[in-house]
Amino acid sequence: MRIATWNVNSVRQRLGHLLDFLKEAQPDALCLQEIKCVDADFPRREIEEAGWQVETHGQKTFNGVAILSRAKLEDVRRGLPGDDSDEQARYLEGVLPLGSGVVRLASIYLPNGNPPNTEKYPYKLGWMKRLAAHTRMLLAHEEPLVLAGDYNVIPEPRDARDPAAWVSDALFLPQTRSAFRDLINLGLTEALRATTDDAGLYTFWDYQAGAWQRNNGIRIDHLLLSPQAADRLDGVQIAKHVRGWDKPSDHVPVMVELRAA
DNA sequence: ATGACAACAAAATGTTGA
Repeated sequence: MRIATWNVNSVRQRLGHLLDFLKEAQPDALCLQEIKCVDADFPRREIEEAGWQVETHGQKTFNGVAILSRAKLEDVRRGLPGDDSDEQARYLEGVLPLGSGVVRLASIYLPNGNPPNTEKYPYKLGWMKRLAAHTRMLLAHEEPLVLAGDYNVIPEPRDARDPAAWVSDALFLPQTRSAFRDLINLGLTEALRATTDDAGLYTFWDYQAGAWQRNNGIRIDHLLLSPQAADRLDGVQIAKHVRGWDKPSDHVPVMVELRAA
């Protein structure tokens, strides 16, 4: 089973790329972030005609997540629990068949948190705490679980071309990295780091200053696996070439392959 | 400290992102 995640930076702007990527990669499920539209404006028909089912958790203008899947997504949860006053659409979860069992899958758009001296940063850290609390509950099911998305976290210096440029940034501050480790330490496996120690593997290149041309990237899109999912891990791919397409998203898709057995 | 791009809402610039 192939599960992918991609921050598309507006699904309506990226519909052509999205259909091209689905056709090329043939994922069983694709988690989307930053769809930047309400549910009613999601280009559902075009995607369904291509053979994928659609669940959305949208929001006007900003944020918004979705899950596209070959099989119907069951037991759908919209929104991250733990704060009823949080109106930002950043979390969507559901269950898909995997072999004779199931996999639980979440599409995550973790807050950016910049600038750190504003209320945006405590919101990010609070959101990470809520994600950890919810994850602890999900892990108790002892089933395959994949938390996929744009975490807005650079885990380590090797995950940035120029780590010094990020030391005061909400994506790389010690507290951010510590909260990310706290999440991993619940018992999750970061898929890419389970397969390679290589530096220079990025998932985001800024639109500005020729970041793509200079390969000035960062790795902030991650798939975190429960033990039962990690046991099935068969490979991880970053679809780097997608950043070279015409009018691309600033993020590229990341995919994991899970054995069904 | 700032923001060269890009997207959005809107009608000119301002906000947000990473």
